[in-house]
Amino acid sequence: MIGVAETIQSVERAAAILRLLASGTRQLGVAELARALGLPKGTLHGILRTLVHVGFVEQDETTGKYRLGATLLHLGSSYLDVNELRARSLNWADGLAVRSRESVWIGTLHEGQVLVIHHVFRPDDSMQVLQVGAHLPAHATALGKVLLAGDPYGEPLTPLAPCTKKTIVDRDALDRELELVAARGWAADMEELEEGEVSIAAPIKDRRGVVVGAIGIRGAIERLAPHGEPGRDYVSYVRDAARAVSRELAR
Amino acid sequence: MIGVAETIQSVERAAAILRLLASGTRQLGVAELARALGLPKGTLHGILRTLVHVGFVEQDETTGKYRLGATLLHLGSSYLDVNELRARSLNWADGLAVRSRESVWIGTLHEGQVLVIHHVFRPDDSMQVLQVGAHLPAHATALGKVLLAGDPYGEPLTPLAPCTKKTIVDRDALDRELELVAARGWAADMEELEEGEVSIAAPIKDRRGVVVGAIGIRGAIERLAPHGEPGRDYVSYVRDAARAVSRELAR
DNA sequence: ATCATTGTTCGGCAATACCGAACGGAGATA
DNA sequence: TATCTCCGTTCGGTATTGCCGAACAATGAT
Repeated sequence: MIGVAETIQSVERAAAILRLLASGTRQLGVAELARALGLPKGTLHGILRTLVHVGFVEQDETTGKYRLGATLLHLGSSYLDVNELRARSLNWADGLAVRSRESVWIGTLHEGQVLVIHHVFRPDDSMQVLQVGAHLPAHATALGKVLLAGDPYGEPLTPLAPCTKKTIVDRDALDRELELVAARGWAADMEELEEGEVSIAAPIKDRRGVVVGAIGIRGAIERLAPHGEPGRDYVSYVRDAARAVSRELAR
Repeated sequence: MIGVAETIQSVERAAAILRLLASGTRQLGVAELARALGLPKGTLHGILRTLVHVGFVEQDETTGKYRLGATLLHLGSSYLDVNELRARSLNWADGLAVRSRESVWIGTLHEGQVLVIHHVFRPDDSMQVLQVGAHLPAHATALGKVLLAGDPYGEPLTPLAPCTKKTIVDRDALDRELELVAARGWAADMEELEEGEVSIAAPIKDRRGVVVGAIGIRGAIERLAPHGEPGRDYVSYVRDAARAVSRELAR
């Protein structure tokens, strides 16, 4: 290996296995993993045995194939407990949900995508699927635009995938959008992720003014943007909540 | 090392670090971890560097201490996608929530505790905290009793912690309770976890009849058990849902 | 019945990652 | 302000560690 920094081989390989297992819904066998990573079967088996032993991976008793283990779910939810941003924003998120009567989302930038770290359901209807831990495309959501606009490093975005007809797929157009977002302090996505759905978001900043997260709402276009653009009251609800959380973080 | 089975040292150590970081809300430093695990600082640093590199751990920029990383949240939620039990039970859980008008929980036994893998909020009020990924004490919940009663291996339960005055803390009393649960096919917890809260649960079995999970509801005692014992209709709602999911799993 | 898979085992070799001491900086104490 | 302690980090020698490739048994498809 050249350059970078000395890291432990087996741990890195173990992480690669976990990522691979997480990427698809399917269970994977030793041979499949070996081919994907270009490593001998025996080597992989050793790492897998260890991962099973610590509970990060489970093995299907009948087929012998491997899948992710329950311990990871535990670790993942522990991450949420540790996450300061989430802890400080829980109350404000509920308030925003009540005021706006829409579902509320809080996210962070992670590997170029939006990682959802909190999700308050819409007050009325249930029947909503839990989205915490999910990855959303950054360029097609208000949360993502806010995060990208506040990201000091350039965006190493993979090609902008079109989610709907209105998704911004041109990089220059996205750059202009991001400048607008940075200038006015909030972002919207107008049916760019899902037909008929609109989202509005504003940045959460730490004491140094760095954008560390975003909070926003999401709902039907008829309610959130009846006249073709986001309703003024919704925007101020969101911005107020974002400022409140930012203040909370500064303490 | 004697006996057991050959596992990879560094991966096992990495897992131990993650468990330690997950156990408390606090961030831990290299020295603290080194003391806790009885390993040289240098060794731990190498593993930590690798864990940071793969995103399993993050380092506080100011203090230099370590905390869990966002990638774990992603892996944890991927586990939910892979989990067949969860996938098959989603729809039935919603139905149960609507019929009972209470919050619905689905869990599995993991390291002697109940791991919550799904949680449907109560239809009316929101303001409920997300509980997926949380660990619940097995002896003080209906879900846990069902799982323990169906567990072929004995329960290596740590001392039965009292959560409320009504929590079963005597092991013999628990054993009798578990036999009752196994015999009649459902379990209840009467304010044993939380004052004023009652839960009812039934087992989910795979095609071989092995208990692989449990589904149940939880709510105020005035609604679920107005006469001092669980209402008959609630019990049948829960048992019906459990049977439905079990059938779904058998396909 | 044959063949091509699968997951698993094992032993030898050498590359690997562990270790312990030393370094520089931050905080607390006096 | 000077001292001292504790922090996270670096580094290089050493032998322990874990990687590898071939052989194995069991499974499923042809």
